[in-house]
Amino acid sequence: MKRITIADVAAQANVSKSTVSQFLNKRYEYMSESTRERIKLAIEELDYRPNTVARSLTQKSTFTVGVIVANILHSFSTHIIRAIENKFYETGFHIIVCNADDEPEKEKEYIEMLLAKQVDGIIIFPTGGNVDLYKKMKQSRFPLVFMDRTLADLGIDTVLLDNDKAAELAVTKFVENGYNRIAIVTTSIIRNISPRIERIQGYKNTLKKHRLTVNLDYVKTANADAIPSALEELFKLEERPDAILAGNDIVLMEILKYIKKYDLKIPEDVAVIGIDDVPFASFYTPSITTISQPMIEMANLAVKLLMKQINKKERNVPEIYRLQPKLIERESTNPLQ
Amino acid sequence: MKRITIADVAAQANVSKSTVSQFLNKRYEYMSESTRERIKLAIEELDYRPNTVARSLTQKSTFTVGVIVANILHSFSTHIIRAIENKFYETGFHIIVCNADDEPEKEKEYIEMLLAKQVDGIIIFPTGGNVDLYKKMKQSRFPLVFMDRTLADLGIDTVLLDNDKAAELAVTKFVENGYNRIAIVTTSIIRNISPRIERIQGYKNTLKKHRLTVNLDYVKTANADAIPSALEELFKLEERPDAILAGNDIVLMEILKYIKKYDLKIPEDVAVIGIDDVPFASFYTPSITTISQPMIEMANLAVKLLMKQINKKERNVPEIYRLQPKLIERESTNPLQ
DNA sequence: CTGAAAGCGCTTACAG
DNA sequence: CTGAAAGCGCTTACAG
Repeated sequence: MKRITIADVAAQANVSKSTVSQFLNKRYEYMSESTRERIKLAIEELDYRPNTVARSLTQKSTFTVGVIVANILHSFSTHIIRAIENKFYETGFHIIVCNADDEPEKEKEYIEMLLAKQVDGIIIFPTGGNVDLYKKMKQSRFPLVFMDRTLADLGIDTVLLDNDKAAELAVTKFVENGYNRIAIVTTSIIRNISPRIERIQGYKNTLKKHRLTVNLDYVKTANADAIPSALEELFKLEERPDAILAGNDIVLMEILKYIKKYDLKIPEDVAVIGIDDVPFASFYTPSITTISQPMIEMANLAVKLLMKQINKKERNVPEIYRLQPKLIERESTNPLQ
Repeated sequence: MKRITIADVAAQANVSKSTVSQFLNKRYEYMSESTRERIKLAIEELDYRPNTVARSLTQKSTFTVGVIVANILHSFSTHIIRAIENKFYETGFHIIVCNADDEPEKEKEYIEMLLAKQVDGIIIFPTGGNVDLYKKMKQSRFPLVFMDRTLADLGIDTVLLDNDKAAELAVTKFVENGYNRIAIVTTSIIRNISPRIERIQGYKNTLKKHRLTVNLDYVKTANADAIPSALEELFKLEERPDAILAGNDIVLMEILKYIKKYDLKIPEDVAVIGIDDVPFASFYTPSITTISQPMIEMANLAVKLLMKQINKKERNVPEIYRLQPKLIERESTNPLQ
């Protein structure tokens, strides 16, 4: 089919393209009532829809932003994406979602594709593997917000969970309820993925605060597929842990699988807390104590920061925001005996 | 910052824009070795990235497709989106994800935004509320594929689960294992959302096949937030069901919550099967028998159909594909006594 | 109040 | 092998 353009509308309404354009941009002020009516009619009759691509070319704005998540398999990513999409919908922006799959190479390709597509900004859960690119974007003042993960000294607006606090809440709860051989399991920390590092750090600090010794045998990090064998090691220890903090939802699921497989009892054999409030936590048996992230606020804040960068000409001072986690106590951490 | 354009590259390399364009489009054949080298160098030196928006305007292709899901809260939607994204990544296409939130009005806005953005095609989980729009797109030969849901007689390529079969597998399993007061619970069927209708139909047919009476008290449909009270009704029946088929993941979760709340035992008090193989099914206690959808294949097929429409000039004959579900037997349907 | 012209950054015949 | 010109569908000063 032949596409209808602004020229067709102009012809039909017997005005120039300029005038139609003014109409489209709602600058009715200097337009006679009758022209306005004729244009309106013509648009309806022809079922005309302005071509956003052409508009973007002249206006240098696509009203589209990119969102690159490090790994979409985390329910956290999915929820954040949904919340971001929701928020942008209100402002008429579209989002292009990309999944870097934890591969810096893929992340790089996506960033370049998005830049080529002239998106107005990017929210990114950085893999951490493209520091030069991040720097270049920052330097060229391209609107950019980091989510979930931070990289030292880049000076980029960043929205994070207070990970230290998240670990502290969990460890404190374990201690209060009588557990003292507390382990932490996270996915891999190669490339120094900040939330994992910070959660481990928070875990150690809190143990010390409670005058418990930090036993490095109780700290496990491994790729998702190696979690089962990490757990194996953990449970083969002389003094096996009586409580495990799962660094994220994927780890939690692996722990629950392991526990079911070996027919262990929660919390009698081992207590469990998961960071990320997974949907099944409340009706699992036993229900699982979790640390929840304020995902909606995190998403809204990221959108707000990005929009500020998009709309402002002046340089804004980048900040790092750490939002507060919340402990949701359930049965998996019931007090000992 | 000033953006680098093809003109800058041309100047730097001392050739015309046309030649640079040829280079960009990898038409090296009629280009001297030396020009090629110079252009390559100039592009690197300037860190030039072609502006996709401008290219799209001339080529009338944005290499972007839209995906509108009816409701992103279903894990099925998320998985399909991921698989679709993956597949398109291979071909260099981007996807714009939209969530209609089960609101036809929102779906309509998204369709119009996507068309204005000149996407090359749309994959849509139709709410069913915009038949006229679907028809118009089809009539204008706009590449369009339906997923998950079908609308009678529209003649649009559609990828579905064999829902009848899904219900049959579940009901048959219940019957084989000795259950005979079998209920089905789905989310709302206003607007005749096809998979729900078909699953209920399959349920009824299979009961009849096994010479069991169809008791309409055992068929419940309600919005997500009304599921608890629907379950209430179900369990207050004189003859309360001894098995429940959950129409999707959301319903399954509500059922499990209800069961936990009233301290019922699965499968002793009630057996359960869920359509959609939720991630926690395997390590829930008891593990949950599910009907899984071949999500990757469904996504790949949808992408293939859309790409065929995008690439072909000739009219293709639209077809409806029904892919086969699979029953994954676990503990929640253990044979009676 | 309205229109002609230039321009956004590419691509695509066409000419040489 | 390479370049000048027109065109994609808009918007934006500017003139009248």
